[in-house]
Amino acid sequence: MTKQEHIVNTALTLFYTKGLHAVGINEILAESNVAKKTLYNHFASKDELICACLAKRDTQFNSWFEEVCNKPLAIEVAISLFAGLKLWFANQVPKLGNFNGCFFINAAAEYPNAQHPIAKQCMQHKQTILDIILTALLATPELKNNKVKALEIAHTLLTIKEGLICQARVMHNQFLVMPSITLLKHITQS
Amino acid sequence: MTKQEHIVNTALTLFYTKGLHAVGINEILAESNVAKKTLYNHFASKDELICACLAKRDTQFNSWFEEVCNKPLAIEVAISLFAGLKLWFANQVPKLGNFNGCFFINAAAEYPNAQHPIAKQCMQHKQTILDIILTALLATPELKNNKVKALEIAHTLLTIKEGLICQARVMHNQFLVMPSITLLKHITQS
DNA sequence: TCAAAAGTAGACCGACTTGTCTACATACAC
DNA sequence: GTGTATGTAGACAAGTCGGTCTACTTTTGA
Repeated sequence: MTKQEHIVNTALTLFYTKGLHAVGINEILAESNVAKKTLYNHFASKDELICACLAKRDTQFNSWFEEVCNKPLAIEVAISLFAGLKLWFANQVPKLGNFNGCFFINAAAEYPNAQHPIAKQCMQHKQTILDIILTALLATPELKNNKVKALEIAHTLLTIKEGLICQARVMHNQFLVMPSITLLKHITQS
Repeated sequence: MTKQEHIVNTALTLFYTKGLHAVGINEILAESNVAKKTLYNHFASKDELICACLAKRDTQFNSWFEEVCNKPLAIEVAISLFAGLKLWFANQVPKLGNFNGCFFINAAAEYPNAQHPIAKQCMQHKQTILDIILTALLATPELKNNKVKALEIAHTLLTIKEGLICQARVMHNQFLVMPSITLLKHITQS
Protein backbone atom coordinates (compact mmCIF):
# COMPACT_ATOMS: atom_id res chain seq x y z
CA MET A 1 0.00 0.00 0.00
CA THR A 2 1.44 3.37 -0.99
CA LYS A 3 1.69 6.26 1.43
CA GLN A 4 -1.04 8.02 -0.48
CA GLU A 5 -3.45 5.11 -0.13
CA HIS A 6 -2.58 4.78 3.53
CA ILE A 7 -3.35 8.44 4.15
CA VAL A 8 -6.68 8.22 2.30
CA ASN A 9 -7.68 5.08 4.19
CA THR A 10 -6.97 6.64 7.56
CA ALA A 11 -8.58 9.94 6.63
CA LEU A 12 -11.68 8.25 5.23
CA THR A 13 -12.25 6.30 8.44
CA LEU A 14 -11.86 9.41 10.57
CA PHE A 15 -13.96 11.64 8.31
CA TYR A 16 -16.74 9.07 8.04
CA THR A 17 -16.75 8.41 11.77
CA LYS A 18 -16.52 11.96 13.09
CA GLY A 19 -17.43 14.30 10.27
CA LEU A 20 -15.42 16.49 7.90
CA HIS A 21 -15.09 19.66 9.94
CA ALA A 22 -14.59 17.76 13.17
CA VAL A 23 -11.42 16.02 11.96
CA GLY A 24 -8.29 18.12 11.57
CA ILE A 25 -5.21 17.44 9.48
CA ASN A 26 -3.14 16.90 12.63
CA GLU A 27 -5.45 14.14 13.83
CA ILE A 28 -5.08 12.38 10.49
CA LEU A 29 -1.29 12.70 10.70
CA ALA A 30 -1.19 11.33 14.23
CA GLU A 31 -3.45 8.42 13.37
CA SER A 32 -1.60 7.49 10.18
CA ASN A 33 1.95 8.14 11.49
CA VAL A 34 2.81 10.23 8.48
CA ALA A 35 4.66 13.53 8.33
CA LYS A 36 2.80 16.68 7.48
CA LYS A 37 5.10 17.32 4.54
CA THR A 38 4.29 13.90 3.10
CA LEU A 39 0.58 14.58 3.25
CA TYR A 40 0.96 17.93 1.54
CA ASN A 41 3.22 16.32 -1.06
CA HIS A 42 0.28 14.17 -2.11
CA PHE A 43 -2.62 16.55 -1.54
CA ALA A 44 -2.65 20.28 -2.12
CA SER A 45 -5.17 20.94 0.65
CA LYS A 46 -7.57 19.37 3.11
CA ASP A 47 -10.36 19.80 0.56
CA GLU A 48 -8.40 17.80 -1.97
CA LEU A 49 -7.84 15.04 0.58
CA ILE A 50 -11.56 15.02 1.33
CA CYS A 51 -12.28 14.67 -2.39
CA ALA A 52 -9.90 11.71 -2.56
CA CYS A 53 -11.73 10.14 0.38
CA LEU A 54 -15.09 10.68 -1.32
CA ALA A 55 -13.73 9.07 -4.48
CA LYS A 56 -12.44 6.10 -2.52
CA ARG A 57 -15.74 5.68 -0.69
CA ASP A 58 -17.60 5.96 -3.98
CA THR A 59 -15.60 3.08 -5.48
CA GLN A 60 -15.90 1.04 -2.31
CA PHE A 61 -19.61 1.56 -1.87
CA ASN A 62 -20.59 1.14 -5.50
CA SER A 63 -18.75 -2.17 -5.78
CA TRP A 64 -20.75 -3.54 -2.85
CA PHE A 65 -23.96 -1.96 -4.09
CA GLU A 66 -23.63 -3.47 -7.55
CA GLU A 67 -23.24 -6.92 -6.06
CA VAL A 68 -26.33 -6.39 -3.94
CA CYS A 69 -28.43 -5.22 -6.90
CA ASN A 70 -27.27 -7.92 -9.27
CA LYS A 71 -30.38 -10.17 -9.20
CA PRO A 72 -32.30 -11.71 -12.07
CA LEU A 73 -35.79 -10.41 -11.19
CA ALA A 74 -36.97 -6.93 -10.26
CA ILE A 75 -38.57 -8.06 -7.00
CA GLU A 76 -35.33 -9.79 -6.09
CA VAL A 77 -33.38 -6.61 -6.76
CA ALA A 78 -35.64 -4.80 -4.31
CA ILE A 79 -35.54 -7.51 -1.66
CA SER A 80 -31.77 -7.89 -1.92
CA LEU A 81 -31.30 -4.13 -1.74
CA PHE A 82 -33.09 -3.77 1.58
CA ALA A 83 -31.63 -6.96 2.98
CA GLY A 84 -28.22 -5.55 2.12
CA LEU A 85 -29.01 -2.26 3.83
CA LYS A 86 -30.12 -4.12 6.94
CA LEU A 87 -26.78 -5.94 7.06
CA TRP A 88 -24.93 -2.67 6.58
CA PHE A 89 -26.86 -0.98 9.40
CA ALA A 90 -25.97 -3.93 11.66
CA ASN A 91 -22.24 -3.55 10.85
CA GLN A 92 -22.17 -6.87 9.07
CA VAL A 93 -20.59 -5.61 5.85
CA PRO A 94 -16.87 -5.37 6.69
CA LYS A 95 -15.86 -3.58 3.51
CA LEU A 96 -18.18 -0.67 4.31
CA GLY A 97 -16.87 -0.16 7.84
CA ASN A 98 -18.95 0.69 10.89
CA PHE A 99 -22.25 2.19 9.79
CA ASN A 100 -22.47 5.92 10.24
CA GLY A 101 -25.03 6.92 7.63
CA CYS A 102 -24.29 7.81 4.04
CA PHE A 103 -20.90 9.49 3.81
CA PHE A 104 -22.14 11.61 0.93
CA ILE A 105 -25.29 12.83 2.66
CA ASN A 106 -23.20 13.67 5.71
CA ALA A 107 -20.60 15.46 3.59
CA ALA A 108 -23.26 17.38 1.67
CA ALA A 109 -24.72 18.55 4.98
CA GLU A 110 -21.37 20.13 5.83
CA TYR A 111 -20.88 21.70 2.39
CA PRO A 112 -24.20 23.34 1.44
CA ASN A 113 -22.82 25.28 -1.53
CA ALA A 114 -23.80 23.38 -4.68
CA GLN A 115 -20.77 24.71 -6.58
CA HIS A 116 -18.24 23.34 -4.12
CA PRO A 117 -16.24 20.36 -5.47
CA ILE A 118 -17.24 18.29 -2.44
CA ALA A 119 -20.94 19.00 -3.01
CA LYS A 120 -20.55 18.13 -6.69
CA GLN A 121 -18.93 14.82 -5.85
CA CYS A 122 -21.84 13.99 -3.54
CA MET A 123 -24.31 14.72 -6.34
CA GLN A 124 -22.33 12.55 -8.71
CA HIS A 125 -22.39 9.65 -6.27
CA LYS A 126 -26.15 9.76 -5.96
CA GLN A 127 -26.51 9.86 -9.71
CA THR A 128 -24.31 6.76 -9.96
CA ILE A 129 -26.36 4.90 -7.35
CA LEU A 130 -29.52 5.60 -9.33
CA ASP A 131 -27.78 4.29 -12.44
CA ILE A 132 -26.77 1.09 -10.68
CA ILE A 133 -30.34 0.38 -9.61
CA LEU A 134 -31.67 1.29 -13.03
CA THR A 135 -29.14 -0.93 -14.80
CA ALA A 136 -30.02 -3.84 -12.54
CA LEU A 137 -33.72 -3.37 -13.25
CA LEU A 138 -33.17 -3.06 -17.01
CA ALA A 139 -31.32 -6.37 -16.94
CA THR A 140 -34.43 -8.20 -15.73
CA PRO A 141 -36.70 -9.78 -18.33
CA GLU A 142 -39.80 -8.00 -17.04
CA LEU A 143 -38.35 -4.50 -17.35
CA LYS A 144 -35.82 -4.63 -20.15
CA ASN A 145 -38.38 -3.24 -22.60
CA ASN A 146 -39.85 -0.65 -20.29
CA LYS A 147 -37.31 2.05 -19.54
CA VAL A 148 -39.91 4.49 -18.25
CA LYS A 149 -41.30 2.05 -15.72
CA ALA A 150 -37.80 0.91 -14.72
CA LEU A 151 -36.75 4.50 -14.05
CA GLU A 152 -39.82 5.13 -11.96
CA ILE A 153 -39.15 2.01 -9.88
CA ALA A 154 -35.48 2.92 -9.53
CA HIS A 155 -36.43 6.36 -8.20
CA THR A 156 -38.86 4.87 -5.69
CA LEU A 157 -36.32 2.33 -4.45
CA LEU A 158 -33.67 5.02 -4.20
CA THR A 159 -35.95 7.29 -2.19
CA ILE A 160 -36.77 4.53 0.28
CA LYS A 161 -33.10 3.57 0.51
CA GLU A 162 -32.09 7.15 1.34
CA GLY A 163 -34.91 7.45 3.84
CA LEU A 164 -33.87 4.28 5.66
CA ILE A 165 -30.22 5.34 5.79
CA CYS A 166 -31.17 8.70 7.29
CA GLN A 167 -33.48 7.16 9.82
CA ALA A 168 -30.93 4.53 10.81
CA ARG A 169 -28.32 7.25 11.20
CA VAL A 170 -30.34 9.81 13.13
CA MET A 171 -32.13 7.24 15.30
CA HIS A 172 -28.95 5.23 15.80
CA ASN A 173 -30.67 2.12 14.52
CA GLN A 174 -33.57 2.29 16.94
CA PHE A 175 -37.17 1.90 15.77
CA LEU A 176 -36.21 1.14 12.20
CA VAL A 177 -38.97 -0.48 10.15
CA MET A 178 -37.97 -1.98 6.80
CA PRO A 179 -40.46 -1.92 3.91
CA SER A 180 -42.69 -5.01 3.71
CA ILE A 181 -42.37 -7.57 0.94
CA THR A 182 -45.91 -6.66 -0.05
CA LEU A 183 -44.90 -3.08 -0.62
CA LEU A 184 -41.80 -4.08 -2.59
CA LYS A 185 -43.91 -6.38 -4.78
CA HIS A 186 -46.26 -3.54 -5.55
CA ILE A 187 -43.43 -1.17 -6.34
CA THR A 188 -41.66 -3.56 -8.69
CA GLN A 189 -44.66 -4.95 -10.52
CA SER A 190 -45.11 -3.66 -14.04
CA MET B 1 -38.82 40.26 20.42
CA THR B 2 -36.38 39.72 23.30
CA LYS B 3 -32.62 39.70 22.80
CA GLN B 4 -32.62 35.97 23.41
CA GLU B 5 -35.19 35.31 20.69
CA HIS B 6 -33.31 37.60 18.34
CA ILE B 7 -30.06 35.69 18.91
CA VAL B 8 -31.76 32.33 18.39
CA ASN B 9 -33.44 33.51 15.19
CA THR B 10 -30.20 34.79 13.71
CA ALA B 11 -28.23 31.75 14.82
CA LEU B 12 -30.85 29.34 13.49
CA THR B 13 -30.77 30.92 10.05
CA LEU B 14 -26.98 30.81 9.93
CA PHE B 15 -26.70 27.28 11.33
CA TYR B 16 -29.36 25.94 9.00
CA THR B 17 -27.86 27.67 5.96
CA LYS B 18 -24.17 26.92 6.54
CA GLY B 19 -23.92 24.11 9.05
CA LEU B 20 -23.16 23.95 12.76
CA HIS B 21 -19.37 23.73 12.69
CA ALA B 22 -19.09 26.17 9.81
CA VAL B 23 -20.72 29.01 11.75
CA GLY B 24 -18.75 30.58 14.58
CA ILE B 25 -19.98 32.60 17.53
CA ASN B 26 -18.40 35.74 16.09
CA GLU B 27 -20.37 35.43 12.87
CA ILE B 28 -23.60 35.15 14.86
CA LEU B 29 -22.65 38.24 16.87
CA ALA B 30 -21.83 40.25 13.77
CA GLU B 31 -25.04 39.23 12.04
CA SER B 32 -27.27 39.89 15.03
CA ASN B 33 -25.52 43.08 16.24
CA VAL B 34 -25.31 41.76 19.75
CA ALA B 35 -22.40 41.89 22.18
CA LYS B 36 -20.55 38.72 23.04
CA LYS B 37 -21.30 39.24 26.71
CA THR B 38 -25.02 39.40 25.99
CA LEU B 39 -24.93 36.12 24.13
CA TYR B 40 -23.07 34.40 26.94
CA ASN B 41 -25.47 35.91 29.44
CA HIS B 42 -28.26 33.95 27.78
CA PHE B 43 -26.41 30.80 26.73
CA ALA B 44 -23.66 29.02 28.63
CA SER B 45 -21.97 27.75 25.47
CA LYS B 46 -22.27 27.37 21.73
CA ASP B 47 -23.72 23.89 22.25
CA GLU B 48 -26.46 25.35 24.40
CA LEU B 49 -27.25 27.92 21.72
CA ILE B 50 -27.40 25.16 19.13
CA CYS B 51 -29.84 23.25 21.33
CA ALA B 52 -32.02 26.34 21.60
CA CYS B 53 -31.98 26.62 17.79
CA LEU B 54 -32.96 22.98 17.42
CA ALA B 55 -35.81 23.49 19.86
CA LYS B 56 -36.99 26.54 17.94
CA ARG B 57 -36.82 24.70 14.62
CA ASP B 58 -38.67 21.76 16.16
CA THR B 59 -41.56 24.00 17.20
CA GLN B 60 -41.56 25.84 13.88
CA PHE B 61 -41.42 22.74 11.73
CA ASN B 62 -43.91 20.66 13.71
CA SER B 63 -46.51 23.39 13.61
CA TRP B 64 -46.31 23.45 9.80
CA PHE B 65 -46.16 19.68 9.58
CA GLU B 66 -49.25 19.19 11.73
CA GLU B 67 -51.22 21.51 9.47
CA VAL B 68 -50.07 19.59 6.43
CA CYS B 69 -51.04 16.20 7.91
CA ASN B 70 -54.39 17.33 9.21
CA LYS B 71 -56.64 15.70 6.57
CA PRO B 72 -59.77 13.60 7.00
CA LEU B 73 -58.71 10.54 4.95
CA ALA B 74 -55.48 8.53 5.00
CA ILE B 75 -54.86 8.96 1.28
CA GLU B 76 -55.31 12.69 1.71
CA VAL B 77 -52.79 12.75 4.53
CA ALA B 78 -50.26 11.12 2.21
CA ILE B 79 -51.03 13.36 -0.76
CA SER B 80 -50.97 16.51 1.36
CA LEU B 81 -47.70 15.46 2.97
CA PHE B 82 -45.83 15.14 -0.31
CA ALA B 83 -47.49 18.19 -1.81
CA GLY B 84 -46.31 20.08 1.26
CA LEU B 85 -42.77 18.78 0.87
CA LYS B 86 -42.75 19.85 -2.76
CA LEU B 87 -43.71 23.38 -1.74
CA TRP B 88 -41.01 23.40 0.93
CA PHE B 89 -38.36 22.25 -1.55
CA ALA B 90 -39.41 25.06 -3.88
CA ASN B 91 -39.02 27.65 -1.09
CA GLN B 92 -42.73 28.35 -1.06
CA VAL B 93 -43.23 27.88 2.67
CA PRO B 94 -42.04 31.18 4.19
CA LYS B 95 -42.17 30.03 7.81
CA LEU B 96 -39.66 27.25 7.09
CA GLY B 97 -37.11 29.49 5.40
CA ASN B 98 -35.04 28.66 2.36
CA PHE B 99 -34.87 24.90 1.96
CA ASN B 100 -31.59 23.39 2.98
CA GLY B 101 -32.56 19.84 3.89
CA CYS B 102 -33.69 18.66 7.29
CA PHE B 103 -31.95 20.69 9.98
CA PHE B 104 -31.96 17.67 12.28
CA ILE B 105 -30.47 15.25 9.76
CA ASN B 106 -27.79 17.83 8.99
CA ALA B 107 -27.11 18.41 12.67
CA ALA B 108 -26.96 14.69 13.41
CA ALA B 109 -24.39 14.31 10.62
CA GLU B 110 -22.14 16.75 12.46
CA TYR B 111 -22.66 15.17 15.88
CA PRO B 112 -22.29 11.40 15.41
CA ASN B 113 -22.14 10.58 19.12
CA ALA B 114 -25.57 9.30 20.15
CA GLN B 115 -25.11 10.50 23.74
CA HIS B 116 -24.51 14.12 22.78
CA PRO B 117 -27.41 16.44 23.69
CA ILE B 118 -27.59 17.65 20.09
CA ALA B 119 -27.87 14.10 18.76
CA LYS B 120 -30.55 13.31 21.34
CA GLN B 121 -32.58 16.32 20.30
CA CYS B 122 -32.42 15.18 16.67
CA MET B 123 -33.71 11.74 17.65
CA GLN B 124 -36.51 13.33 19.64
CA HIS B 125 -37.58 15.42 16.66
CA LYS B 126 -37.85 12.38 14.39
CA GLN B 127 -39.88 10.57 17.01
CA THR B 128 -42.24 13.54 17.18
CA ILE B 129 -42.63 13.64 13.41
CA LEU B 130 -43.60 9.97 13.40
CA ASP B 131 -46.13 10.70 16.13
CA ILE B 132 -47.66 13.53 14.12
CA ILE B 133 -48.17 11.29 11.08
CA LEU B 134 -49.49 8.48 13.23
CA THR B 135 -51.92 10.77 15.04
CA ALA B 136 -53.20 12.11 11.73
CA LEU B 137 -53.75 8.58 10.41
CA LEU B 138 -55.46 7.42 13.59
CA ALA B 139 -57.88 10.32 13.25
CA THR B 140 -59.17 8.97 9.92
CA PRO B 141 -62.23 6.69 9.95
CA GLU B 142 -60.48 3.93 8.00
CA LEU B 143 -57.55 3.58 10.43
CA LYS B 144 -58.87 4.63 13.82
CA ASN B 145 -59.44 0.99 14.77
CA ASN B 146 -56.22 -0.36 13.30
CA LYS B 147 -53.24 0.93 15.21
CA VAL B 148 -50.88 -1.70 13.80
CA LYS B 149 -51.69 -0.83 10.20
CA ALA B 150 -51.59 2.89 10.95
CA LEU B 151 -48.13 2.58 12.46
CA GLU B 152 -46.87 0.64 9.47
CA ILE B 153 -48.21 3.27 7.08
CA ALA B 154 -46.74 6.05 9.20
CA HIS B 155 -43.33 4.41 9.06
CA THR B 156 -43.51 4.01 5.30
CA LEU B 157 -44.57 7.61 4.76
CA LEU B 158 -41.85 8.80 7.11
CA THR B 159 -39.18 6.81 5.28
CA ILE B 160 -40.22 8.23 1.92
CA LYS B 161 -40.38 11.73 3.38
CA GLU B 162 -36.82 11.44 4.74
CA GLY B 163 -35.60 10.00 1.47
CA LEU B 164 -37.07 12.85 -0.55
CA ILE B 165 -35.62 15.47 1.77
CA CYS B 166 -32.14 13.94 1.48
CA GLN B 167 -32.37 13.66 -2.26
CA ALA B 168 -33.62 17.21 -2.62
CA ARG B 169 -30.80 18.41 -0.40
CA VAL B 170 -27.92 16.46 -1.93
CA MET B 171 -29.09 16.91 -5.52
CA HIS B 172 -30.03 20.53 -4.94
CA ASN B 173 -33.54 19.87 -6.19
CA GLN B 174 -32.46 18.37 -9.51
CA PHE B 175 -33.93 15.09 -10.76
CA LEU B 176 -36.38 14.79 -7.89
CA VAL B 177 -39.25 12.37 -8.54
CA MET B 178 -42.16 12.46 -6.13
CA PRO B 179 -44.07 9.25 -5.35
CA SER B 180 -47.03 8.59 -7.64
CA ILE B 181 -50.62 8.78 -6.43
CA THR B 182 -50.93 5.10 -7.31
CA LEU B 183 -48.13 4.25 -4.91
CA LEU B 184 -49.59 6.43 -2.17
CA LYS B 185 -53.00 4.77 -2.63
CA HIS B 186 -51.42 1.38 -2.22
CA ILE B 187 -49.49 2.44 0.87
CA THR B 188 -52.51 3.92 2.62
CA GLN B 189 -55.09 1.30 1.74
CA SER B 190 -56.03 -1.01 4.60
C1' DT C 1 -34.62 59.59 41.49
C1' DC C 2 -31.58 56.26 41.68
C1' DA C 3 -29.97 51.62 42.01
C1' DA C 4 -30.01 47.29 39.77
C1' DA C 5 -30.20 44.86 35.58
C1' DA C 6 -29.05 44.29 30.99
C1' DG C 7 -26.87 45.99 27.25
C1' DT C 8 -22.37 47.41 24.20
C1' DA C 9 -17.53 47.22 22.50
C1' DG C 10 -13.85 44.86 22.15
C1' DA C 11 -9.30 43.43 24.30
C1' DC C 12 -7.58 39.28 25.62
C1' DC C 13 -6.64 34.15 26.57
C1' DG C 14 -5.19 29.62 25.33
C1' DA C 15 -6.02 26.26 22.25
C1' DC C 16 -6.57 24.90 17.81
C1' DT C 17 -6.74 25.48 12.51
C1' DT C 18 -4.52 24.83 7.76
C1' DG C 19 -0.57 25.16 5.52
C1' DT C 20 4.78 26.30 4.81
C1' DC C 21 9.34 25.52 5.60
C1' DT C 22 13.87 23.92 7.29
C1' DA C 23 16.92 20.23 8.45
C1' DC C 24 17.80 15.79 8.23
C1' DA C 25 17.24 10.54 7.10
C1' DT C 26 16.26 6.83 4.09
C1' DA C 27 15.67 4.35 -0.32
C1' DC C 28 16.50 3.48 -4.83
C1' DA C 29 18.09 3.95 -9.81
C1' DC C 30 21.86 4.55 -12.79
C1' DG D 1 28.95 5.64 -5.27
C1' DT D 2 26.14 9.26 -5.86
C1' DG D 3 22.21 12.03 -7.03
C1' DT D 4 17.28 12.30 -6.83
C1' DA D 5 13.03 11.37 -4.82
C1' DT D 6 10.59 10.51 -0.92
C1' DG D 7 10.20 10.25 3.63
C1' DT D 8 10.38 12.14 8.92
C1' DA D 9 10.06 15.55 12.71
C1' DG D 10 8.44 19.41 14.02
C1' DA D 11 8.99 24.60 14.40
C1' DC D 12 6.56 28.25 12.71
C1' DA D 13 3.17 31.60 10.54
C1' DA D 14 -1.18 33.62 10.37
C1' DG D 15 -5.47 33.21 11.43
C1' DT D 16 -9.83 31.38 13.86
C1' DC D 17 -12.10 29.21 17.58
C1' DG D 18 -14.96 29.40 21.98
C1' DG D 19 -15.08 31.77 25.96
C1' DT D 20 -13.79 35.44 29.79
C1' DC D 21 -13.41 39.83 31.37
C1' DT D 22 -13.19 44.89 32.03
C1' DA D 23 -15.07 49.35 31.38
C1' DC D 24 -18.65 51.81 30.07
C1' DT D 25 -23.70 52.90 28.63
C1' DT D 26 -28.55 52.25 28.44
C1' DT D 27 -32.88 50.65 30.13
C1' DT D 28 -36.07 49.73 33.54
C1' DG D 29 -38.81 49.49 37.65
C1' DA D 30 -39.67 50.69 42.59
